[in-house]
Amino acid sequence: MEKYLKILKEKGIKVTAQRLEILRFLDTHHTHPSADEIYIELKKRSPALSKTTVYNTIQSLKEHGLLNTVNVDSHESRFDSVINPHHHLLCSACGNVIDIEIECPYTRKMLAGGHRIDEVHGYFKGVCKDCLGGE
Amino acid sequence: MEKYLKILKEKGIKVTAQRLEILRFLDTHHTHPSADEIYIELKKRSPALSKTTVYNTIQSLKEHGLLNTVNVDSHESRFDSVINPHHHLLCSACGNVIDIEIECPYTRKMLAGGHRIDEVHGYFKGVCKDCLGGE
DNA sequence: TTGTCTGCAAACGTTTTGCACGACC
DNA sequence: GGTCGTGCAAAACGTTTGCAGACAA
Repeated sequence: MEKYLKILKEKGIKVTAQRLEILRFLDTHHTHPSADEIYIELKKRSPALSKTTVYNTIQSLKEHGLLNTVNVDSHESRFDSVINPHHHLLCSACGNVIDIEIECPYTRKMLAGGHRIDEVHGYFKGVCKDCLGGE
Repeated sequence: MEKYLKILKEKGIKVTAQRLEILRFLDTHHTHPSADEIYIELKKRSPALSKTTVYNTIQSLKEHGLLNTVNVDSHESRFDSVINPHHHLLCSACGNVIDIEIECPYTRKMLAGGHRIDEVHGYFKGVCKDCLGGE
């Protein structure tokens, strides 16, 4: 937990028990959870937790670059504490979102097109390796 | 309008005035409008139009391959009648979504990773050419 | 005529907001 | 003591659903 305390302090985010818990959950669960999933899970340990706090904390972490929103699902947002650029696969069989670590060669081309690119997002829809294997 | 009537008939979609209007709007406005934007715009000409019909029509067109959903915005869906694979740039200055016509070399690499890819979506966040030019 | 589409109203799920209480500096 | 975070409740927003009447084929 010392690790997350340090992260918050370095970013100048006021430390609270809820923020530590949410940050820890995101760092140890790279399953791209929704706000509700975070809430449900942490509520088990901290029954007083409110969904408002989950949303507030998500926004705070996002503003400080500790969190990204993953737009693979049009009906709820999912969150990802892995902030290095990578892509995602939404599996139509199990519904999970899997990280895809591949190079993205687009940035340079885009600059040539006259636009300025700040973020590159990619996502795929298909069936993940595990589901294809019949597990 | 003859053109859109033909498209609907070819797809076996029952022809109604509302569907013709929505299809025409999407075909002549490649601005990736939200359901609400479509509704607001067409309501000017057809005051009886309901939002339900906009959603119903969007779903019908999507099922028949005449429409894609663009997930660049986590809070509302946007729609695109250009169905050939391409990417999008969400401009943080003007808020517009611009089509980006570039090759996508990912599918083959992904298959090598063991997953099956059905759809490839990509989008960028940045500032479009027009906004960079100071217009 | 028959089945489907439309449009209204209500429901739904996610996210945001208003506000009082409480924690921490 | 003052600022900021929390948590409850209610609202807001996009989207979906139920249903009765209207329309296309």
